[in-house]
Amino acid sequence: MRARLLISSAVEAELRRLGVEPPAGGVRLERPANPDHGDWSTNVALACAKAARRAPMELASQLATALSSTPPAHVRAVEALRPGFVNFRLSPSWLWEVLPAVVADREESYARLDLGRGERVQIEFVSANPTGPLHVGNGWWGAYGDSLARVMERCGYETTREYYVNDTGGQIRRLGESVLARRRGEPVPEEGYQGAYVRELALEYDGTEDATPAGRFAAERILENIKATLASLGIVYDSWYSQASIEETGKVGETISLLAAAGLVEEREGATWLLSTKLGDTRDRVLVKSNGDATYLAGDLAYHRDKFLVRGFDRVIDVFGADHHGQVASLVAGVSALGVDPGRLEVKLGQMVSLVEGGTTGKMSKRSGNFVALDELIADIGPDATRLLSLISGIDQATTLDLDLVRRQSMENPVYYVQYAHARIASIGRVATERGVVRVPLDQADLSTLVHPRELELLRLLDSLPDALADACTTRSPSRITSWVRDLAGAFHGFYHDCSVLGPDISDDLSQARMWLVEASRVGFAIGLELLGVNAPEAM
RNA sequence: GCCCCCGUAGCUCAACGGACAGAGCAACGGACUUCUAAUCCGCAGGUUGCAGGUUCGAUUCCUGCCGGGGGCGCCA
Repeated sequence: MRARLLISSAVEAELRRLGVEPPAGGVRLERPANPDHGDWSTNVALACAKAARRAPMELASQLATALSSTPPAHVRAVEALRPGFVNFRLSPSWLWEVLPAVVADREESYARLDLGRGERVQIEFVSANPTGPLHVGNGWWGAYGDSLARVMERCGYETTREYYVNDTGGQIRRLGESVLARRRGEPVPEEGYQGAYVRELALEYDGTEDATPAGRFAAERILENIKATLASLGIVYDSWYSQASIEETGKVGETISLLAAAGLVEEREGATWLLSTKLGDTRDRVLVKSNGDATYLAGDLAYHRDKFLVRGFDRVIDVFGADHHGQVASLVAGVSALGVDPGRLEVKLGQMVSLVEGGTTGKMSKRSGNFVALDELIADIGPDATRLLSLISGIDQATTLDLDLVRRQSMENPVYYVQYAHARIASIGRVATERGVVRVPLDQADLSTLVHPRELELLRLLDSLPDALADACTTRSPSRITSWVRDLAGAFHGFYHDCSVLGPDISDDLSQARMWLVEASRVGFAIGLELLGVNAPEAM
């Protein structure tokens, strides 16, 4: 990190000396994919050439020549290459500085950033209706929302995890009707819920024949199970927000009045409409039906008004399933009609998760009772595997999960690859203890013995964690962390294979340096796995 | 018809607008008297759906097609 800053400021200074204005964001260094291109590289010559009216390659050569004569710390060679890249070759010493930074800060402080500057952000996710168990897709997006919160917290945001509980309205009544029908021993109604859990709830319910209390009873029970399922994945909410608390108070009416005051409401055909077309929506939306009931949108707008204007969140991130895409435009329109900058609302749409089992694709539907419950998957493959699998691909990527493959706990499942690396670290520690080998203080260790490519690769990866984290945060992509952790695991396995830490042929100095490298790696896994919500086992 | 997401190796997926598109799995061939072989190494696998455009440079950005998924209720 520090070496890179030194280089980029040196490049910037040199650009100025050459009469070229550096880019606004400063000189950015990147790590070339091809190791032949050195340790760090910059494209400033290409980027500035046009504005400076210079030939890119010529500018790059001038930079390289000047920087070669007075190289920044750790820099061994500076080269200009082909279209206009400037490449820097460093001595391994820059990586030896990475190790103390990691082990001194430990998992508490290393790669802890302040991108958010304390901005208060609410992340609302899962929010599945309490009318049945969670399905696998809920778990997928749940892991996303929770890990995003972890990432943003580590980047200096103050986050709140919220679950919006749909504990009122038509679907609760339908749930109640289903329970009552089962209790009478009748088939559930056409629009009812068919799942086996309804039968169990019917056995427990001893209230009246009224659908609403029966539905509330069932929904409460189901919500308890949902909480337990999510908790088993390490997902714990700060707040469970009741839809009834919005809709059964005056909040919906107040919100509609505010919209009306803004001139965005119209009575038409006996219903009350939001003129969302004026705000970029494709059509107007009903707020109050002609029978006097408020629509879901009206409640949702009251809810978002509460988020922004009552509770005062600076930013709200809603994680919805892609099947809720249709409500986004009206939500955004409504929020901006309430006077909230719509840039403060981010809606992440989780693409669908489909399952393959025995070669056939299952269509998930709560009403038909035909879906794979998240609980079943967790019971099959465990919470860690469930979380890691769900965080491999981005939220925009529709995924296909082959249950047969995943159940085998085979190499199909990358969680074992990562956890095994961590278990090996713990194992080295145990053996060291057995043999009475004690780590000397870091400042007495000779880190310059770390020159093996495997060792340097580990250090490079540890150095890149803050970048990966920042990237994961700004793009709202926890899956970047998954990639990083898998890379670290690969690097560690290679190191483990080629570089004995405690072997008889290893000098004391090298052994000590490697023990510190192992410790730094442990810190890296601890941070990465914590962000993903995956356990780091001591043994496997 | 309109809106959103996607199309990359046999499969599942990566790749701040960067250099020769990478991993894992599956296939094939190797490596365990050693800190855990749930590992490592090698080999192979590609016209990044198609056609244009912008750019010094496009898997990435823009337009249009083709294909897949999801939406387009006075349901929630």
